[in-house]
Amino acid sequence: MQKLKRNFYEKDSITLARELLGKYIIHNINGEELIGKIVETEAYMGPEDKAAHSYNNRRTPRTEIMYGPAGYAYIFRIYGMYNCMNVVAAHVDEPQAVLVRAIEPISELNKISIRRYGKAYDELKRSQIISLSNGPGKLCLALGIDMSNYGDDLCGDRLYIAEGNNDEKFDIVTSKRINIDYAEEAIHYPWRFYIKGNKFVSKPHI
DNA sequence: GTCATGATACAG
DNA sequence: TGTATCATGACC
Repeated sequence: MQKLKRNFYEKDSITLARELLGKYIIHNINGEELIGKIVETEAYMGPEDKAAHSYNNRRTPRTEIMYGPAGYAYIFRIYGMYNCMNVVAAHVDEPQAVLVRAIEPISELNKISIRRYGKAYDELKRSQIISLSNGPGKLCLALGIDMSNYGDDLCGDRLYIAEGNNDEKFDIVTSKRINIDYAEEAIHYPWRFYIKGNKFVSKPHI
């Protein structure tokens, strides 16, 4: 599978968010190669975007990675319990990122199932299969992504993104972003994207 | 639908 | 020292 090169990430986060749909996230951990297809993303445009952690050029240890070059993993902890994975976009000193909101499990389904539920994939109910990775916190649990992945080079060999199946065609749905009620005028920006009809999308009706 | 959970950031 | 958050699971 063809790993995406640095220049793929060197664009604004809105464009990158659309182009990441259908791509594969691969995480090599403890000899397991866990793979998921990206089916839902959100763009965070940085200093001018009130929903972004880097709004007004806020620069802290948490946001620091977004100020570097594109193609690195920005992982943050949310509500004290869950991790979310973002892809750093744009260029140095342009702190933009794409939040990966949902994936479809592709490979090592049994390993993914055991990470989420502690039992085999073929023992799961239908509702549990969908819930494996239909949200930003869930997909990190499913693929074993945590704060130790903060700053991982997505052009590297541990946590990276590759071309998916380019024969698969899909329609892209656009909507408002999820759970950013604090973001004033930015609440309404149409910067969430997902693959139409994919059952792993977190909120398919918005 | 409601609610508890808790690391991080920030205001004061 | 208090308050809010790019979420989820367990409840009703």
